[in-house]
Amino acid sequence: MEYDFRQIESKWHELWVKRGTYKVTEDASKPKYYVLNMFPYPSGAGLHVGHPLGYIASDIYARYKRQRGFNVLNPMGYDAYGLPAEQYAIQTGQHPAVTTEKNIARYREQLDKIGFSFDWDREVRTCEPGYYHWTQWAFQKMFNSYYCNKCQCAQPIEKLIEHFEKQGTAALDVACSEELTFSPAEWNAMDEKQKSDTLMNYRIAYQGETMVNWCAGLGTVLANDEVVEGVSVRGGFPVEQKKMRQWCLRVSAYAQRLLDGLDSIDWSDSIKETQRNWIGRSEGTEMQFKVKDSDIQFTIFTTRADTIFGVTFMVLAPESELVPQLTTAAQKAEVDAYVAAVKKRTERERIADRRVTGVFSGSYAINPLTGESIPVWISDYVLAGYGTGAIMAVPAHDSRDYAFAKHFGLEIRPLIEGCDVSEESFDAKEGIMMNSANSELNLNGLTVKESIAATKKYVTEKGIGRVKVNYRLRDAIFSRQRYWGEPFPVYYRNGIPTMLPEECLPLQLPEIKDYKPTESGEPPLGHATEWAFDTKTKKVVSKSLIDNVTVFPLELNTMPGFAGSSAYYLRYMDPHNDKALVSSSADAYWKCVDLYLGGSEHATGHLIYSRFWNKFLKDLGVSVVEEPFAKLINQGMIQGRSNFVYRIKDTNTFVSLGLKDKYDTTPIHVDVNIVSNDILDVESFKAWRPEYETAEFILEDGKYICGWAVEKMSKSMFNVVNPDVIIEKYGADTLRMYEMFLGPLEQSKPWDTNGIDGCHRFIRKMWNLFTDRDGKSCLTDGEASKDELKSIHKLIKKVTEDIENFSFNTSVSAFMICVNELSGLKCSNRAVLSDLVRLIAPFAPHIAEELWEMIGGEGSVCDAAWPKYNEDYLKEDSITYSISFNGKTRFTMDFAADMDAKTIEAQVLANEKTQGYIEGKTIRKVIVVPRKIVNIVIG
RNA sequence: GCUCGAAUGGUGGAAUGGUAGACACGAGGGACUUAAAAUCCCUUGGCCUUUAUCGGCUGUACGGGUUCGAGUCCCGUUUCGAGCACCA
Repeated sequence: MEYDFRQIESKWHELWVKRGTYKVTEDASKPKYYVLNMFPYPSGAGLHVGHPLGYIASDIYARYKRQRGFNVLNPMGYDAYGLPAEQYAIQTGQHPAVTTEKNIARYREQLDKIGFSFDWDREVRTCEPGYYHWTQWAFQKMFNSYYCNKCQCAQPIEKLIEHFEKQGTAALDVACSEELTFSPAEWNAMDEKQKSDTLMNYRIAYQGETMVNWCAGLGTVLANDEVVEGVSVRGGFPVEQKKMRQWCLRVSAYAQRLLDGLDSIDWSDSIKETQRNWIGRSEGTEMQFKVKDSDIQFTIFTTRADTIFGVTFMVLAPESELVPQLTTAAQKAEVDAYVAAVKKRTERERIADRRVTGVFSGSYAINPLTGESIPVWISDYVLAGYGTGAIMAVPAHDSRDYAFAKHFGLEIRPLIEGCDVSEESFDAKEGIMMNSANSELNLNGLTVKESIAATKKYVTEKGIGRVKVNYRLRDAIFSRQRYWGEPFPVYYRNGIPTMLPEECLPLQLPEIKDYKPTESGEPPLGHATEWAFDTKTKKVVSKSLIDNVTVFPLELNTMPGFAGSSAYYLRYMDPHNDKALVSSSADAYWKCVDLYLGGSEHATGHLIYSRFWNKFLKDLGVSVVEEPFAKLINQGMIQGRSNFVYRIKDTNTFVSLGLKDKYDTTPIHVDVNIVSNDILDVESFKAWRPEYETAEFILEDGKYICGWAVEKMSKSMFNVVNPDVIIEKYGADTLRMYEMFLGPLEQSKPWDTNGIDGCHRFIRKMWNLFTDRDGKSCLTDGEASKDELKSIHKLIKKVTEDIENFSFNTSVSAFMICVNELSGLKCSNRAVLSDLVRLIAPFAPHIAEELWEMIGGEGSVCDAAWPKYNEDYLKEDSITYSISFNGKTRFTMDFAADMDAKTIEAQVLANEKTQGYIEGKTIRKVIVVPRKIVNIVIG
């Protein structure tokens, strides 16, 4: 009987649903395994063949683990909030919920065809109130927490208030936006608003006046990872720096834990490195500089404390609050002009045009070690957001300071013996110090490393500085001026942001008619009429009732995309719980994601936020583990393989690839679906677009050959391949096998539909092993032959090892080899073929179920035990050794498999041919490599 | 600029320091067939030799090194990709 994949696949899709094959419940009798894919954003374009790659890989692993006796959680859901749905709403007036719902249905339909073992009862959608309830809940918890540096964990804000009441800021070691100092009396004297403002300095979710990435094109602020080279990742609109009041998350408080945690997880080195770069830990020294003829002193941060004797000027960031304090009357006009000019420049302009600019403040600082007066400058090469926003400039040993000094004619004082600073600075942290001594500290003759240590010690003891660790990691801006996101569960009591009572969660996103930002510059939620909070009835009411006594306005911002995706892995453990994010029993059972699959583009976004969020929940006692994703695999992108036709300029004539150089041609993208093996279907091409109806062709060998290139898979390149089309033609099992066969999982590779025939042939060949021409099962019972056993056990070994190593492409090859061998042997042995079915089940579940049923297997093949291999069957009777002389193979010899190296050596040396090669030469060495080669070194 | 990673036939890609190119596509040839599809078999890195077999040389971006033996390890160069980028 022919292999009828359509009938087989639809039959099993129905049966799987009917039997609830993929339903998972917590089962203490089995070890758990949690497999997770980064959930998709359901875009309107639907899935292309690149999307399911990771899902297929994880599905194979999940099914494999299940067959090995694990209780496997393999859920799927949708990251449903996002900008495209909202922009579509602005254009069409359709509610984002409607389009999102439609897109999800389409995704689901496509996913269902591929035969995943997802437990759809556990589906989550970030835009559903039952889900974002817990996003809002976590935000409130963060609002009501601060980060204690001493115990390295989040603490309830009440504890901090108690500390303020008793001690003020004395003996305080907590994460904060800026170091404040006040006494208990001062704290107690503050009014409610002042207290609220003060606490914002410490809360983990806080409102802060910070420099943000403002994107006028999108009408919203963006997080650092949403901006690349001064333009927005989405849309490519210019982004400028602006000081705005925004909700922020104090991710920076967790910088050290985020860094340390990397050592305990099984992620690729490259992605760990990316995160380490992003966190950017830098160990250095903070030093106090007094301002000459003034009481003011300020702090700088440096990693090169050793260069303190080479400081010839100081630089402040233009945004620094010290600027107005240090600017002298004489310099004021010039400084104001400079600061204004800097403000006008966008981030993009600053990056594109790195000229040296700056202005003298008029003030001088005193070098705390030498007492020297040093001029204080202002320049935009110093960033306000890093360190203290002020630096000591050592032009001899820092290239940026050097460029500045050269430009403004400032002194350059070398400190390292033998360095030449006439052309460029000497930045390397090596060499012997010179010119570095005062009456108490003498660095001359020490190495740079020794000097850094000595200076640190000296300034700490003298009280003019301290050792400090800085991080590049900034707090995450957490509010967006958009509609389609989680509303903040916050109302404003006379300007004081106040959390909604917990029982009022979830605060549902209101319906509005107009999704555009309001004219007053308010977010779209400004259009909502029912958007005020009545503290008496604890209900959301109409804005017209706002009296600022009992009814107050609600927050208009919404949360960013990463809010909903930061803890979704916990929700899958217990998705219907309306009492908690996750029950402690479910959490205690599933613990963490054992295997997480997704693209590496989330390295500095989702994967940082999610780790941060989990650490916070751990501090709260909700999550039971420090790291949420024990093992991470970043699947590569599937790229498109575009095809081109070549139009001769100013004609409607197209010339085949091999002949195109004879003409002046323009390459034009052509739909890959009307090209096969790079040969154009000329008739389909004519029908493709009206302007090609009259097209003429210059062929070679009667064919039109297209050119090709690997590009991103996208509509505009006409290289998008839809999985539905592949499944219609070859079936889901073939698609699954082929996606794995394409190449290593973590590597990016182009999709080329041409190769799929090989996988389809393999599946048919396997089918034919089980059935005769009449479609009857032709299995035989009894002993399997030695060759059959050898073939199948080789496969068991290979596939088991490959799956454990996520090397799915080589297992597909192994299947092909084995099925070819078994076909050659005309194998019909039930035991051997039963092993084969169980091995193929994770890869091609539909045909495996069908064949499992055919051979009389019990239950679903999903639960059929994974076969074990027996080393004895793999043993050979004899092994062929290559005999080499000085590394060059000359001939081969066969030896019994159990023969020891000494005997082999003796026999090889005694051999006639060997004698011929070594005649007249001395044998220096004989190397016998077990089961491989005998190398005889002669000379 | 700094930090990672990669480079193997016409193509996708295999190779615990041990016969490079498994497996698949494509291509060429053949069998079956009225024909086509499907299926099966043979050849397929390059060069040389041979009627053919047998055989020889060369070959994993480039130049060195370690080793009996290197695609694999070490040093340098080139190219491509990724991350960070006035982070003091």
